[in-house]
Amino acid sequence: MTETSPPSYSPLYQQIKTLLVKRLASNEWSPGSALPSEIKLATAYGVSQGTIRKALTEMGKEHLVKRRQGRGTFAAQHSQERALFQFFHLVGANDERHLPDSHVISSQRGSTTSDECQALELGSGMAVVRIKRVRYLNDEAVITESLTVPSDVFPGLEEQPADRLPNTLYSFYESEYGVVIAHASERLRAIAATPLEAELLGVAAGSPLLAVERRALDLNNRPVEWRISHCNTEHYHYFNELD
Amino acid sequence: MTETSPPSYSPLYQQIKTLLVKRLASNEWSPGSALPSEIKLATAYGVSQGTIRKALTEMGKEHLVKRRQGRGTFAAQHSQERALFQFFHLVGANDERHLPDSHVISSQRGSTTSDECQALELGSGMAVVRIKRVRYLNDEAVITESLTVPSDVFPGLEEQPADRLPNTLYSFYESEYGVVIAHASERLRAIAATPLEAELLGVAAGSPLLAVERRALDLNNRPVEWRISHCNTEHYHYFNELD
DNA sequence: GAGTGGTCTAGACCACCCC
DNA sequence: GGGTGGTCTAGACCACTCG
Repeated sequence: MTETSPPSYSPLYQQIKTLLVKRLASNEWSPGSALPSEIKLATAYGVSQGTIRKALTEMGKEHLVKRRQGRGTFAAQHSQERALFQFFHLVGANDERHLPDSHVISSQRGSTTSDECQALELGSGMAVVRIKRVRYLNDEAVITESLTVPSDVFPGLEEQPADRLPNTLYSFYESEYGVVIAHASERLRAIAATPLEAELLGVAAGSPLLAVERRALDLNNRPVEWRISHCNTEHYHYFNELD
Repeated sequence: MTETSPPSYSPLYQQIKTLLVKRLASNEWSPGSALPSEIKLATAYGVSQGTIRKALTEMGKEHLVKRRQGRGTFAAQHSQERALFQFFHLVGANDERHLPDSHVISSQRGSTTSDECQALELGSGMAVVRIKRVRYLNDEAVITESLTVPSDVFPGLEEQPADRLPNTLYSFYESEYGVVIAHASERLRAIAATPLEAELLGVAAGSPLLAVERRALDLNNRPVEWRISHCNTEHYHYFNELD
């Protein structure tokens, strides 16, 4: 009787969590709107309130929902605040946080390069949209950024006039395309500024810049954005809390 | 009756957690040894098992203790694995993780510079120990590192022969000095290699390097180490998971 | 088998929000 | 006042570890 079926078990609250995330991903509750109360979910799933609570609490810690005592549980919404604290890690000398202003340089359709295929898990020759921006902190050009998204996820994005693209794109993805950015990972390197970058950022060609490469995933863990930022770290630095 | 005494409340499990962390910090349970079981702690504090559990679970998520089903709850211990996953973020092209080998260049006593005073919250002129190392990944020199610790926290550290200093220092701090590193934060910048660094790392002078500045805190949230690493990111990059 | 932490339940009360 | 999530309790059972 050494019957070992190794993986096939997960606690109830995990199963519930998986179901709830799927319902979020299917846009059943649009960002900012309220989920049913714990009690309603508990009776609907035939489990105790505590089990629902454990699932929702975990989702809250992952920023998939926002829970507020006395109000309810709400589908996560990208806000300035969230962009600032979860995604934007370039801070000033005293670790003070400011969101950059953005100036779009170009926005064009194209087809995937091999790097883009790998980062976005797309086939070769698929249509993508590429956006290039310069970003300013305290009126100083600090970041050149170029990002790529699959065209089928964001149809018509390249036709958006530059002044409609906000500097916090994730709330735009959410409201205009129903795409919710849920997770991201970044890879950092030091590189030398190209002459073009140097001119845009007002530094000498060959100056060291911090290259930040980010892959962002939606609620289905599908990569939906790939961006590379080149940052002048003379007056700003990338902040990371370990643990 | 609009008596508003704003801060003076915290849930029981938080209070318990604070007490337990204090007991950890006082070295009542040395790293690796078992804490009392949930039931014993519950009766000792006169609260329910669930309240103790919530405190311990949070401490587990912060890596202050390690909880293992069927075995017990253990005071956190720095291991190779923890160094690799919690503290060492420089990874290879396929995001594979390896701990570097280290070669100590110098280890000396001195008195604080103003930078060190600020980072370590020390008075000016206090005694510190400075260690300089070169670190290797796959037999390639990739990192030059210089770190500073307060001499009163690590008395006699500068007299340790170089070959006694392991490349994972945190387990050494723990076993030799009873100092447990609990948290750290890092600031990253791109800089140009000095001629000396360039020679050590086998790159051209002026090459871009990734500068990682880390402040590490012990269980009492006292800064006990300040280190600056300069990394050649040609074949490696700094990996960061957002969220 | 005894002891540990992990899950699940049920019920109570509290803090908060809104009507 | 009624509804929400947050805390606290008590007890049951499960999964795991060790002797």
